[in-house]
Amino acid sequence: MQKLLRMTHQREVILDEIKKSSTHPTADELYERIKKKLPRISLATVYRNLEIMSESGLINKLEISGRQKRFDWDLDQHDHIYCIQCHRVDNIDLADKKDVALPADQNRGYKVAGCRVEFYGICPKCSARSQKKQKGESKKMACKSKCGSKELSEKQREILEALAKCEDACGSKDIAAATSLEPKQVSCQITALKKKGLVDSPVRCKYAITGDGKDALS
Amino acid sequence: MQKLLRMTHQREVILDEIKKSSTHPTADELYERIKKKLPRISLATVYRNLEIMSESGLINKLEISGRQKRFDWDLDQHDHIYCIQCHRVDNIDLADKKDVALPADQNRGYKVAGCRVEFYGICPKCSARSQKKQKGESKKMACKSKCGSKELSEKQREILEALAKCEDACGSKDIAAATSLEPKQVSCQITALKKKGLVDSPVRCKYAITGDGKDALS
DNA sequence: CTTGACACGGTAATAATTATCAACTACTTT
DNA sequence: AAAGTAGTTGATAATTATTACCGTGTCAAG
Repeated sequence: MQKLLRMTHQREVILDEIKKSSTHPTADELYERIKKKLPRISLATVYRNLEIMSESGLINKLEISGRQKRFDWDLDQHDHIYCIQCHRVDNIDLADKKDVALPADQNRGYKVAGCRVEFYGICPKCSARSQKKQKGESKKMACKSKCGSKELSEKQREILEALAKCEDACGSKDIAAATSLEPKQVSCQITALKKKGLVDSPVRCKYAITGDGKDALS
Repeated sequence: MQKLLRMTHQREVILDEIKKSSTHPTADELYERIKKKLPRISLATVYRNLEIMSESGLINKLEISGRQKRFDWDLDQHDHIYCIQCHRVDNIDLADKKDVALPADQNRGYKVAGCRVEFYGICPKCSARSQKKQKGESKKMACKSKCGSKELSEKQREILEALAKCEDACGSKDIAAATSLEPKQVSCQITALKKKGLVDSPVRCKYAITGDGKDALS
C-alpha cells in the first residue's frame, strides 16, 4: 500500500538536517541550512519532500497554532510548548495525558482521531529580553516577526529624521513644515510610527522619537 | 490601560454577526455575511476590527491548527474539536482539564501562560459523506471543502457560463470582468472547477470549459 | 536503448492576512 | 461653533507561507 519512496540525495540531506535539530525547524529554516550543502536546491523541493516524507511517516509535521508548519524527527507521541513571542517550540512529556479523554457524551458525533495538548507562554530567552527593555510597553511589537513592519517607508523615514533633530516633542504641524509633507500625511504616518513603537506621544498632540525610533534610523 | 473603543456601525454589525453564529466563523465567512447588510464594507475593515475586538476582549480569536483564524463570541474557557476534512470547529467542555497541568520540572524555563487542548477527527457530516462515495479514490479531495462536491455553487455556475461564451481560453482577469466577481474569488473557484474536471487549462494561466463542464451547465 | 514514472529547479500562483494611504467622521479644545 | 487632532474606513498593494505548474533531467525495467 505504501509507495516505496526513492531516496534521492536531496531527500537524504533534508532528512539528515532534521535529525540533527533539537528545535523543530520550519521549512524555511531547513532550506537556509540545506542551501549550504546543496546550493542549487529549490525551496519547492524542500517543501515537496517534507510533505512527502511526513506523509510516508519518516518525519512528523507539527501544526502549532496559527503559524508556519514545523517538522519533527521524533515520531514518539509527545506534546509541545511554544513561545508566543518568538514562536520557538519545545517538547514536553505529559505523563497524565491519558486523563484528558473526551467524555463520550461530548464528542458531538465526531470520530475522534486524536488529541493535541499545547502549552504556551514565554520562553526563557524572550523573558530575559523583555526584562531588559520593559520601559517600552511594546507588548505586541516585541518580536512579532523578523521584519514585520520594521521597514520604514520614505515618508516615515523623513518624519523620523525630522523628529530626531528636535529636542522636545513637537506637533504634527511642525513636522509638516520640517519635512515638506502635507499635514494630513504626517498625522497618518505618525500613527503608523506610533504603532511600530518608533514614536510616542508624551503630551497630547505632541510627538517624540523613541529609542527604538533612533535605532531604526541607523 | 485599555483604551475605550469607539463602537462604529461596522463594528456593531460585525459583533452582531459573530454573536449570531453557533459555528466559529472565519474572517472571510463573516465578510461574506456582513456584505449583505453593509455592501460597501471592506474585507480589511472586517479583519481590522476582528483583531481590535479580540485584543480588547470583546471576542476570542481561535488559533486552530494550521488554518484560518476563527472567531468566537464565547469568552468562557472551553476547548475545541475540529474536523480534519472540512475544518469545522465545535466546542467541547473538558471537566477534568485541570489534571493536565504541566509538571514544574517540565516547563523548560517557560513562563506558562496557558494550555490548549485540541481534539481532532471527522465530523458527522464528513463521515456520512465519505461512506457514500468511497468508490472514488480521492482520498485527500474527499471533502476538502464545501466546493468538493459535484454541485456547482452560484459563483461557479456564473464562471462556467462566462467560459462557455468565450470561444478560446481566457485568463482569470477576463473572467472576473465578465462575471462581476472579484478576481480572488474567481481564481479560487477556477481551481475548484479544474479539480472537478469542468474546466481545464490549455495554456498556463488560461482557462477553458471542458465537455464535462458544458454538461454540468445543462 | 527506449520508455515512462518519478524528481528536480525555477518560478508563478494562491490563500490568508497585514500594511499603506487618502478621505472621512467624531472628539476635544479652544 | 471653529479648528485641529485622533481614530476609522474602503480600496488596494504588499507580505508571508505554501503549493501548483512546467520543462527538463534521471533512473530503472523491459
